[in-house]
Amino acid sequence: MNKEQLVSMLRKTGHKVTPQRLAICKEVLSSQEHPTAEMIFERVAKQYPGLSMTTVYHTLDMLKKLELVHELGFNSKPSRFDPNTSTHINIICQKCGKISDYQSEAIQDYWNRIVLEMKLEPVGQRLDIYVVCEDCRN
Amino acid sequence: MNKEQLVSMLRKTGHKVTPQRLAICKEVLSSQEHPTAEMIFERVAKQYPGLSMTTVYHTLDMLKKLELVHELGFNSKPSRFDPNTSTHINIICQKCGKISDYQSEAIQDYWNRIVLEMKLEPVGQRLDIYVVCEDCRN
DNA sequence: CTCCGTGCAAATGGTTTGCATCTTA
DNA sequence: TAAGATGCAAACCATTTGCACGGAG
Repeated sequence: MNKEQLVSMLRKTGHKVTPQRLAICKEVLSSQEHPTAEMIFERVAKQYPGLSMTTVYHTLDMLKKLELVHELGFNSKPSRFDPNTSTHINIICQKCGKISDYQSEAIQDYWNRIVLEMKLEPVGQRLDIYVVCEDCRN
Repeated sequence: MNKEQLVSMLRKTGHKVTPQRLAICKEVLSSQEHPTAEMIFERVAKQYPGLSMTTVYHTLDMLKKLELVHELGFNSKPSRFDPNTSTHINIICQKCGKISDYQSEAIQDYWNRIVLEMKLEPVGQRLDIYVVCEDCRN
């Protein structure tokens, strides 16, 4: 999603376009590594020194409601935010916390069959696989 | 797992057998509804009025290390504890929070193929499907 | 000019930790 | 009697909320 699309999406859904909001959205929506709220704050605060965590949380809530990001909650660890809202697997290292996405047609296919077998109407899903990543094994 | 198996498991792994510990383990290991720490506390406290949350948390940590329960963390909601540590899907109602397990050979089979395709050595997994349950639809 | 967004400060709430006492083995 | 478990109180910390000010439309 580019800047114009984002701005029109915000306007269409009745949200004002502020510099902080734009910067936070841009940061999250272009992220690959499933950042925490804190990480987003630190990066955006470089451009906007007055930024507060409150605004980061508010913006993330907005993006969640717009279904543009998913929040992954953990046990006593900060949440991670993921702009990839399609069905995919989160590969999560138990040691360092690194998260990467895994996606393939075969997985989509298998997962669709699982859901079909269950005769449910899912409103969402979360698929985690916990590993010890290569860096952490060495 | 019956009481004798539990006791011998505790002894074998160097843990003392106390009344509170036994009661908490029994409560969690026999649970079906993925209770919170608070729910476990309330139930066991009926038998052991002096019980503290500290002991509940300590015991749950022990059961996690023994791989007898899994903890499901959520966004700003208390964790839920699951004595079913085999590969299964958690069906989670977004409205009321009810969680039930879903398990079938077909799912096991599909999931094994997914993991095989990924060429990973998982140390665990978490499969959630979010729904609005029948009760909440009415 | 009005409404919403921002940011400060304070509150929240589940979970963890320090420490003294008690219990198991 | 030694090692570990319990429970109280306090700490922790990510997140949420109340409120006054400021900026967008």
